[in-house]
Amino acid sequence: MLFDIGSMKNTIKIERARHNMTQQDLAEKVSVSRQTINSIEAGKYVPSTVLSLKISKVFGIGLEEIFELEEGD
Amino acid sequence: MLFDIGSMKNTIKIERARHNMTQQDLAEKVSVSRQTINSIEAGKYVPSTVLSLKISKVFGIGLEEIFELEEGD
DNA sequence: ACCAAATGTAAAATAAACTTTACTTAATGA
DNA sequence: TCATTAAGTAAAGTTTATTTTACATTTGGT
Repeated sequence: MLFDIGSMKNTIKIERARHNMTQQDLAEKVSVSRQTINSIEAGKYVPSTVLSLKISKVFGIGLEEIFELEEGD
Repeated sequence: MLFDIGSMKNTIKIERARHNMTQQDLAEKVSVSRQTINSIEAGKYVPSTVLSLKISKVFGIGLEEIFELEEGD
């Protein structure tokens, strides 16, 4: 079942748009690779809590405004 | 450098006390092993965002009230 | 002191996050 | 149309999270 971990969704792409930020930009600010950001946006895997905290810090909003559990869990 | 990831701290132990909940109890509610809870409390590793979200849901408070980045990041 | 429950810890195994390299496709502007 | 930048994707490799089993230590009650 490649490409559907389910269990969580996020609005990183939207926040990037809102902040006019490229995947690369964000990746650099939180010290991960661009592919890591891409894969998280694509829902390929769940980021660590540290990474999520860093990302929401960059966007200046609460973590739960970006990352949300999906129904079921 | 076993046993110091730095980068994040949490107050799970305190919240458990507040809710009169054992590591086992919490583990069951979020569907992980007791050792996973123990290790996270001990700062041995960083939980996934899904797990952190589940834990804060159990305690009924915001994720950032439990998990906090440490200085440096 | 004894018993039971809760916690701490540790090693080995597995799964999942994350990196690196690299190639492709889409979008934009000169 | 050409060049550039951003985005999508994928495979292989490394690191870190999580499980399982198992045992030691602490704590609380009787």
